[in-house]
Amino acid sequence: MAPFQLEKAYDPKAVETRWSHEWLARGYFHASPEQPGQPYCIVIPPPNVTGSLHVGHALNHSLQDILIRWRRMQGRNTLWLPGTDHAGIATQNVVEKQLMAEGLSRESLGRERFVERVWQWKATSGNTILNQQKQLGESCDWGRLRFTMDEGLSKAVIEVFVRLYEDGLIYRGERLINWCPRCLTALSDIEVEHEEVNGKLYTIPYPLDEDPSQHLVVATTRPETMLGDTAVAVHPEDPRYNNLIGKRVRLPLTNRTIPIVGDAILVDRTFGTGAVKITPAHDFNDFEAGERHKLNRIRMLDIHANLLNESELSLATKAMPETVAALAGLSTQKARPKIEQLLADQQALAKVESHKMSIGKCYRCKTVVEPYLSIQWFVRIQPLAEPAIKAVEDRRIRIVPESWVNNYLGWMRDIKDWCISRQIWWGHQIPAWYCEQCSGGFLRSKHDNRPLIDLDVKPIVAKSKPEKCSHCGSTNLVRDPDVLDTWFSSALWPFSTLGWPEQTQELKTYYPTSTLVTGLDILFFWVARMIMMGLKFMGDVPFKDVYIHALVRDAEGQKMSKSKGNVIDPLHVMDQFGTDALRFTLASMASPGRDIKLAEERIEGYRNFANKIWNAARFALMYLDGPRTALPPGQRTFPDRWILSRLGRTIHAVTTELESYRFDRAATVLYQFIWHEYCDWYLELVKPVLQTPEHPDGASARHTLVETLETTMRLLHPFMPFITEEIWQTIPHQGDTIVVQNYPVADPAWAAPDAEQHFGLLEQTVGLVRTGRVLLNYPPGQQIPFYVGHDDLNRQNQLNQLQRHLAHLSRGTAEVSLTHDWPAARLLRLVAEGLSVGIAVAEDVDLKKAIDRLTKQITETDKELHRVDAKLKNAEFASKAPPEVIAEHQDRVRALSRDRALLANSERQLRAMLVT
RNA sequence: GGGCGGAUAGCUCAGUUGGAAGAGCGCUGCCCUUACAAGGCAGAGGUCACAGGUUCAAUCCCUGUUCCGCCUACCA
Repeated sequence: MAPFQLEKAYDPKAVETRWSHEWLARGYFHASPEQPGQPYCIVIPPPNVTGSLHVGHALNHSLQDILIRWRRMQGRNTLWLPGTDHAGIATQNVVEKQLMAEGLSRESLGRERFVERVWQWKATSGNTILNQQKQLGESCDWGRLRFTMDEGLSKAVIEVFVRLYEDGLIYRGERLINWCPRCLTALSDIEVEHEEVNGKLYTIPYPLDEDPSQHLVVATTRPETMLGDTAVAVHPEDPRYNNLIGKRVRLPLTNRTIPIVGDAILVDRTFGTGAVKITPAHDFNDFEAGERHKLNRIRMLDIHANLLNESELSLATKAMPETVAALAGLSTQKARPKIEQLLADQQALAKVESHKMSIGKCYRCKTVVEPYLSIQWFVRIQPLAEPAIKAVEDRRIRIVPESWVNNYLGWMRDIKDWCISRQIWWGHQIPAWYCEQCSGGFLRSKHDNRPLIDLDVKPIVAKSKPEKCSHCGSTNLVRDPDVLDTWFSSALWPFSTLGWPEQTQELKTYYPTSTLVTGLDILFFWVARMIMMGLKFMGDVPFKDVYIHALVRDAEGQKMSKSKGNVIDPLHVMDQFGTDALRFTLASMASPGRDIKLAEERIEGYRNFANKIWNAARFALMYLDGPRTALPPGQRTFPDRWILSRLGRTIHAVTTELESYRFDRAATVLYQFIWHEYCDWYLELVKPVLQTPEHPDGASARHTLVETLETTMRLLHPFMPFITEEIWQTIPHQGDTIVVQNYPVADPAWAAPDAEQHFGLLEQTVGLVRTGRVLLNYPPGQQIPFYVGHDDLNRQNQLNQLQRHLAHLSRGTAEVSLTHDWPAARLLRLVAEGLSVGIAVAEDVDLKKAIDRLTKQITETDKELHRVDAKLKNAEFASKAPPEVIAEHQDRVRALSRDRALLANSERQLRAMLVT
C-alpha cells in the first residue's frame, strides 16, 4: 500500500495561492488572434475602480470563468478580457470624501489638481479588486487589462462622440433633467431610483381673479413649489370647470395672477379636485404642459435644491414680502411645513390628506433628485434604438433567460433621449469648444467657476482642440466643462477594448464577442447601450448571447447592504471554506429567474464536497501501485462498466446544461455523480477487489478507478479549478496543467445499459437489507443471515455476482444464501425485480416496533393501491387512455398487491412470534 | 397604473412534448468500519398557495383570487 501523498483534510489556502500564481506565471490565460480554434470571447463587465470584490461580482465572475475555462478546454481560441470602469460620480464621491476628511474640498483644490488626485488614488487602490479577482481564480488574459479612461479607450470615446455629433445624433438642449443636489450634476433617467413613500396631498383653493369669493381648488403633493406656478390646468371636458378656461386665478402668497388652461393630457378628472397647478420649471409633466401652453418657466430653486435667496426669490416669483422672508434659502423639506403654515394662517388650505407617492433618488448617493431646468448634452436615441430592437427581435442577439426579452423590448421602444453630460470632473471631458470672442465672454459659476455657456453659443466639436475659431479666428476657445456619463464609455466596451477605432487583428478575431454575462440591474444601463453602439459603429452586434443572472441576497432574501450588516464578504468566505466551495455554491444556485438567497451553511456544504473529492483521490492513490492496463470495455467488470456508463451520461449532461447556461443543473449533476455514484457506490464496490492482493479484477479496477477520477477532474475543473488541478497533478496524467486539457467527451463504448440495470437491482436489494438491519436492531458486527430468493434460475451468474457485492456492502458480516423456500424463513420483506430478499429475525429484536412499522406500511400501501386502482378503472372505463399507460397502471396495481400480501404475511408471522 | 416572475418537505430550491412527487441543508435514530465524523447507514417530514375549468388523467395547460418579489411609469 502506497503511503498517502495527500493530507487527510483538504486545505484550500495553500493550494489556491500556489496555483493562482502558477497559472499566471505560465501564461495559460493569454489569448491571441494567431491561436487556433474557433474564437470564444467574453468581455468582463468592468467593476468600478473604487470597488472591492462583493458577492455579486463573485457570482458574475464565477459564471464567466466557468464558461471561459470550459471553452478553453474545448479547444476554442478563448479570450476573457478584463478591465475596470472609472465610475465617474462614484469615484469622484469617494475621493471627495477623503478630501473632506483632510479639511479640503474639490473646489478648493481646483479641477486639474483634483483630477490628478483621483488618478493618484486609482494608482494606489485601483488594483484591489483585480487582485481579489485573481484570488477567485479568474482566468482572464490579464495582459490585456483595460480601463475606461486609458488612452485607447478615451480615443474611442472622443471618436464616437464626434461621429455621433456629426450625424446629428448628439445635441445640446435646455431641458428639465434629473438633478442630484448633492452630487451637483445631471443624471440620466435610469440613474434615478424610485421609492414609494408616504406623503401628503394638500388641497389649496386659488381665488378667481374676477371674483375672489369663488375658488378653483387645486391638489398638490409639493406645495412649496407653488410660488413657481404659472397656470392652473383643468380638463377641457370637465363640466365643473371648463367654463373657467381662459379666466385667471390669484396665486396665494404672491402678487401674481395666473391663467386657467384646458389640458386633457395633464389632467385626470378623477384625481384630487380635478384641477392641477402647473410649475413648468420644477416638474416633468408641468414642463411639457408649459411647452403646450407657452407658459413662463419660473425657476425658484438653486442647484442645492434650496429656495432662492430673498432678492432672487422675490424677483422670480413676485411673492409677498413676508412669504419671501419666511421661505428664502430654505431647503424644500423645510419649506414645505412652513408654507403649509402660511397657507393655514390665511385660511388658504382646504385640507391635508395622507397620500402614497414615489420619489426619485440619486443611484449613487440616495439624495432625493430634483427636476431641474438646465442646458445639457443629449443623445438622440431613437435612430440608435431601432436597429437594437431589431437585433433582439430577430434573435441575432439571444437573451437568456428569454423572459427578459420583453422587458428589453418594452424599454427600448419607449426610450427617451439620453442625457450624457455630467457636471463633475472625473471622466471623459466633452470634446466641444466655444469661442469666447464670438459670444462676448462667459459668466462663471459661483460654485465651481465653470463657464456658463448659453444655448445660442455654437459649439465646435472636434477630436482635439481647434487652433482657432473658424468664424472669427480667435484663439480664445473654452472647452465645455462637462464630462460624459460613465455609461457612455462602457457602451463602447466590447469594441473599444479590442482596439477600435484601429482595425486590429483582435477586433477581427474576437468581435462580435460570444457571451455577455451580467446581472439584470444593468440591462438598461449597459447592455442596451452596448447593443446600440456596437451596431452603429461596428455594424454588428457586440455579442451573440446575453446571459442574465439573478441578484444575490442574504438568507432572508434581503438585499445585501453595508448599513444592514448582512453582507457576505466573498473574501472572508473564500478564506473560511475555500474558493472552490464558494464558486460551486454560486453556480449551483444560479437558477434562472430567481434571486439567490445565500447562506453560509450552503457554502459549508460544498466545502464538505471538496473534502469528499479530496479523500476519494486519497483513496485512489492508495491503490495505484499494482499494474494498470488499458482494457477493452468487454473485459471490464460490472462495477467498472457501470461507473463508466454513468460517467458518460454525466459528461453528456454537464455539457448540455452548460450549453444552455444551466449552471445550477450542471453543478447538481456533478455533485450527484461524484458523491453518490463514484464515492458512495463505485469505491465501495471495488474496495474488496483492490484490497485483495492479486485479485483477478484488480487491473481493471485500478485502471477504471483512475481513469474515472482523472476524467471527472477535467469535467469539474471549470467549476472548481483549484482542487481539480491539485488532484490532477497528483494522479497519473499527461501534460503540464489541467487548465488546457481537453474537456471530456463521452466515449460511446462506455454505454452499458445492462450494467446500469444490474446496478439498479443491486442498489434496491442492498437498500432492503440495510433497512431490515436497522429495523430489526442488528448491532454492528452481528451476523445478519439473509436470504435472496429468485424465480429465474437463468440469472444464476448475475445472482452470484450480486451476492458478492451484497456481502461486502453489508460490512462483510452477512451470510448469504439462496433459497426458493423463502416463505418458510421468517421473512420481513420484500421484493425487487423478481428477487426477493428476506432477513431472518434475530432473537432479541424489538418485535413491537417492527410490527408497528409494518402496520403503517400496510396502511400506506392500501391507500396507494386504492388511488391507483381508481385511476385505472377510470382510464379503462373511458378507454381513451393510451394502452401502454393502462398497462403501466395494471403493473403498478399488481406490484402493490404483491407488496401488500408480503407485508401482511410478514406482519402475521411477527405477531405469531410475539405470542410465543 | 402597467409589465414580469414566484408560491412544491422545517429552510433553500429542482421538476416540459400532462401519465407513480425530488435534491441539498436542517431534524431523528444507529455507527469513530483502515479515503473522508467536513464521514457512513437508515428514517421522519408534502391536499405541489386558493377556487373553478379542460382531460380518462393536472404540480404542469386555461380562467379568476390571495400573498410575496422585481422592473417600469408623468396620476398632481
